[in-house]
Amino acid sequence: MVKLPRYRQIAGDLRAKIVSGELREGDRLPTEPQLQELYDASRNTVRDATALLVNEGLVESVRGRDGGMVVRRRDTLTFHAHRAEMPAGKTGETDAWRSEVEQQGYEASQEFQLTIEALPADLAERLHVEPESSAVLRRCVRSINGAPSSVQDTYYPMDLAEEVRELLSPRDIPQGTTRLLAERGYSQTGYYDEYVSRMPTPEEAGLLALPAGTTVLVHTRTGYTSQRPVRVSINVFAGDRNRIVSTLGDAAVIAQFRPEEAAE
Amino acid sequence: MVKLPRYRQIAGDLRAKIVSGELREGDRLPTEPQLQELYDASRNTVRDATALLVNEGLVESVRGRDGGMVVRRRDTLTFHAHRAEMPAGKTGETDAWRSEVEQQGYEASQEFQLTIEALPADLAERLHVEPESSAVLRRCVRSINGAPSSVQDTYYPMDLAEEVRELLSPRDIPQGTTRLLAERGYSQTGYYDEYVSRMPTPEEAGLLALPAGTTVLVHTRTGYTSQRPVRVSINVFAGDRNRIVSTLGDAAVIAQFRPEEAAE
DNA sequence: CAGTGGTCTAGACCACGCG
DNA sequence: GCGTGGTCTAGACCACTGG
Repeated sequence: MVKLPRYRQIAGDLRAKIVSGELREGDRLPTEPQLQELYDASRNTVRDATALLVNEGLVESVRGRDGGMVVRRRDTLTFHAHRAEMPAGKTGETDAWRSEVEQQGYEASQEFQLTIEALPADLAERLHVEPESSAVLRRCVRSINGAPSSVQDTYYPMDLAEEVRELLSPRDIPQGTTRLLAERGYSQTGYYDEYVSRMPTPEEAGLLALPAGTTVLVHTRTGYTSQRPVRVSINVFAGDRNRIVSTLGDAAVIAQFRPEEAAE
Repeated sequence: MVKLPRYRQIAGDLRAKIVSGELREGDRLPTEPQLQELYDASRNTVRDATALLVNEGLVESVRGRDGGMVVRRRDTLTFHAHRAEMPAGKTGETDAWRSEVEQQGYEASQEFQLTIEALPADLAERLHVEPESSAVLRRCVRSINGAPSSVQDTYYPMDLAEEVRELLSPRDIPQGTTRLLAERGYSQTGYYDEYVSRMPTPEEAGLLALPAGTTVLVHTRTGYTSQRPVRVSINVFAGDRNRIVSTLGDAAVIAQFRPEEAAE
């Protein structure tokens, strides 16, 4: 057996109390002076221990007099990748998101922003256009119960936006962009989905108000008509608060065993 | 503008040099004494700065005389969720994984392990059996170029394993379990996929040899025959080194614009 | 105000791994 | 051996927030 440094022993001890349920979500860890006393260690050593737990996403510090290190909550929202933009979908992707959130008992809100950007190489490749081409970026910061939860960046090639000029409107498009495009002859029939997990950039951490130790789940969807790629959507989710689900194949059996999937 | 603490300024400075390309993958940051000199700060302060970058997954410490803080590499392996176990698939899931890895120019290896477990509540729900029921757990630790890259845990309900007894073999099943089950009348026709991003547990960090600041991408797949769920597979990927892709709808268009998808 | 964690310093000794 | 980062101590002052 290897000898662990003291701060890791302390962290392991506290972690065990969390996973065993002795300390529950929302409970406070002992304060730093208490931990120093308990483990006979200096302040920096106990701080190294709690910092480890913070970076593991298990605890979070709360400021102020009655603050402290608090065991983080782990309620996750489920997001259905296949519901948002299926060709035959009855709702636009915006309403799809909102209705999913509200169905799970939360309050949904979002903020739009429109800019014109030069496409970085990786996105240009997905849209099959030259790097540095112009594109319309429609950004949507989505909040749940007032707290930012995910950011969706959708890029449309410039030539498409010039033909479907509503894409240049700096506001939410009521029927949803997917349906709008379908009405103009750009019905999406194929999707290429990518999933990546990583630590947030400082910009993302700011936008989503992520505490340390929170990951992001990035879902990149390229949408195709029968002719060409027409959009790239990048969804950045706060890791611990979101889950993406998707079904493949025979949906009937799945609905039978997972009734909540049958909705809509 | 808010005043940032010194260690965040230092971290921001170094981060900017990394994302701008001034410091490239594999390059070493200045040593701690150099950083103290450069920024006129104490050792602990510069260590706070580098610790931040480590936890962001940007740099990694390398031990020894010529060690130091090194900018991490970001080559990612692509894993196709839809290739592994489609009903009509020509290869078992094991070979599918191996061939994907080798196709991308890496060397693949894996280790099996078989145990009998009592199902925790969340998995029992997916398999539609009572919590604490017995299940066969087939674990596969997958390595790329000798370094562990992902762990796949697949659970089969006990009654199924008693009927298809090869599932109890503590070795790789040559043709793949999916095809084996199909041969015995348990052809999988539906899948329920879940994606989650989070920090690794200490156990996972050990199994996958994850440095600090590395996330995991968890892909949970429940497989159904036309009658019932027959398996739950939990794939835990080292975040920064893996990407999961999947296609939906009209595959022909996608293949046209993403030729690498046409393979197999 | 009092008590929480956040930032910062100065110094000590240890563990690793290349030469 | 020697330079790297890893662990640990003791002490100081600051920022936030509830009572």
